[in-house]
Amino acid sequence: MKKTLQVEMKYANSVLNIVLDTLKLKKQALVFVNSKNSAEAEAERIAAKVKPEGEDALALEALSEKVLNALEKPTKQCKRLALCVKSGAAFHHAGLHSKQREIVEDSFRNGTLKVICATPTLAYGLNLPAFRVIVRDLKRFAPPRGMSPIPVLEFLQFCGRAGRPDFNEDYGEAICIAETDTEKENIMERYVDGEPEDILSKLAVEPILRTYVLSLIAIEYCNSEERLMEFFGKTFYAHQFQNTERLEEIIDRILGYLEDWEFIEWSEDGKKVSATLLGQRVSQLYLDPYTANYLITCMKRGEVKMIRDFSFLQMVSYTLELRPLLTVRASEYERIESEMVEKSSCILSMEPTMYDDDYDEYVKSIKTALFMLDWINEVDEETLLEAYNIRPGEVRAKLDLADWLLYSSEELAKLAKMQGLIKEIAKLRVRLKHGAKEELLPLLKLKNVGRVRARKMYQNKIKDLEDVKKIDPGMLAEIVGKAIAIDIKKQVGIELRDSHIIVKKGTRKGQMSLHKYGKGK
DNA sequence: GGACGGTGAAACTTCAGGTTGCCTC
DNA sequence: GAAGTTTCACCGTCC
Repeated sequence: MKKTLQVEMKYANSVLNIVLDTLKLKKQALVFVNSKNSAEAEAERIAAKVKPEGEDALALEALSEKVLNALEKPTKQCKRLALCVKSGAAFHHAGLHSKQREIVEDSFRNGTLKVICATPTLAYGLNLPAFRVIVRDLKRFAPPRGMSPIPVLEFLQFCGRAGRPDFNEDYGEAICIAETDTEKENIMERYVDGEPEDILSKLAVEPILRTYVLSLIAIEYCNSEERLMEFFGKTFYAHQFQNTERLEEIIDRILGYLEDWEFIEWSEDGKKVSATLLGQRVSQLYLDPYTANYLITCMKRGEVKMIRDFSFLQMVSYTLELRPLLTVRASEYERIESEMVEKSSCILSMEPTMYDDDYDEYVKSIKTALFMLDWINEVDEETLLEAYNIRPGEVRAKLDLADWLLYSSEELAKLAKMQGLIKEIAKLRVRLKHGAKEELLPLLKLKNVGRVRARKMYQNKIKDLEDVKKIDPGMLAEIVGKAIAIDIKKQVGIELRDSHIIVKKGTRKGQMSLHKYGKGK
């Protein structure tokens, strides 16, 4: 249903006017934009024009405080979000730390926050409806063509957030922004009255096909090329494109690769195919066989090269799985390149020539690995954001991917009997998970101890589990807090009760000192 | 005369997002 | 290609 809506045009910014109108109606709004920066900037523009009062203001003040201190140390992004939240607006995108994302979502659901400016993250897999949905951007940067219109399906996904049936509201509004009459007509034609795109099969994309071909062989569902073709002939891809010739060609080529990489082997008569032990593991790990082979090749080089933490970090950074990589600015290109030269003796991947298409990606992989190296040397999120322009949420996403690839590398190293590397990778994974230096590894084995508490303990001369056993419970409580102290002691086999540690008011104002009262069994 | 702050134009950057594994000293 | 951010020159104000 199309409807005419009158909104007071107080400012030149249409989004702002519509949002203010929504607030006047005591309703909530979602604003969809095409980039993280835009989401932040739009939320700031709105926040600047809204002044909450009374109870609302108090609740938002508290919320702002919570958002600000969600991380170890507030980043520039945290401060920006906290400032917006004070006015009842927020931004939401994949660069937000998961804790903050959750806070924003929950606060919008319970009505504390009135406006969220978001990238498409919010439209998918998240039930967060609002009275009004404002779709500000209908174009998005998509290389190599530049700005291009978003799919109709995505537009519908946005609009689907309008109206809150769960709250017994049977009405909602979705609004697009057009600057001219022509633009308005185009939007009506393409998005409002238009048909959504057909759904296309992605099966013919090689990395996906490679993975499926190997897995069908590994689980012994297919043991010949005929069986494979029979299987793929029944897929949506074959149904959609009618002829399977192209598919047959690709499968043939893939079987060739898989054999070269020693993931499959043929029977003597060349009719039956089966997965090797290595191939089975690759399939279980859900690895793209291409990546698996790349990792193995790199690690073999590791037997003759110098091994550093950087070696493995760069190895996983240069996989397809980790893309898109951190971008290298013109002003920092030289610096990254010189780091690359300096570290070349410990880099396991093959450096492309400067004229290779992939050279830029390679330089980016160096920067990405440098960021991870900083992380495991306890650089905080604020500094990472400044130095690498990577947001806390993106940090987590990259680290999770790197961990998965390192785990896979470790498993492949086991099968390939590369003993020397296994331990190094395992250590690196723990450091990557916590963002901690090697000296903290013994303490990180404890539950509820991450980089922050481990570092605090280390500074207080508690360096391993023996020290944890020996340390006076009161002292430990002073470092990590009472509850955690009891928990940690329990983990090293010492049972303490709450009454064993008493809190005594210190002499200095605002300071508490804890004293041991008695020792556990 | 110098420190400081506000302003605006030009130069420079950057551009959505998600799934996969597991027991381990 | 467009929006957002950073940089820098310029100007006025205050001490």
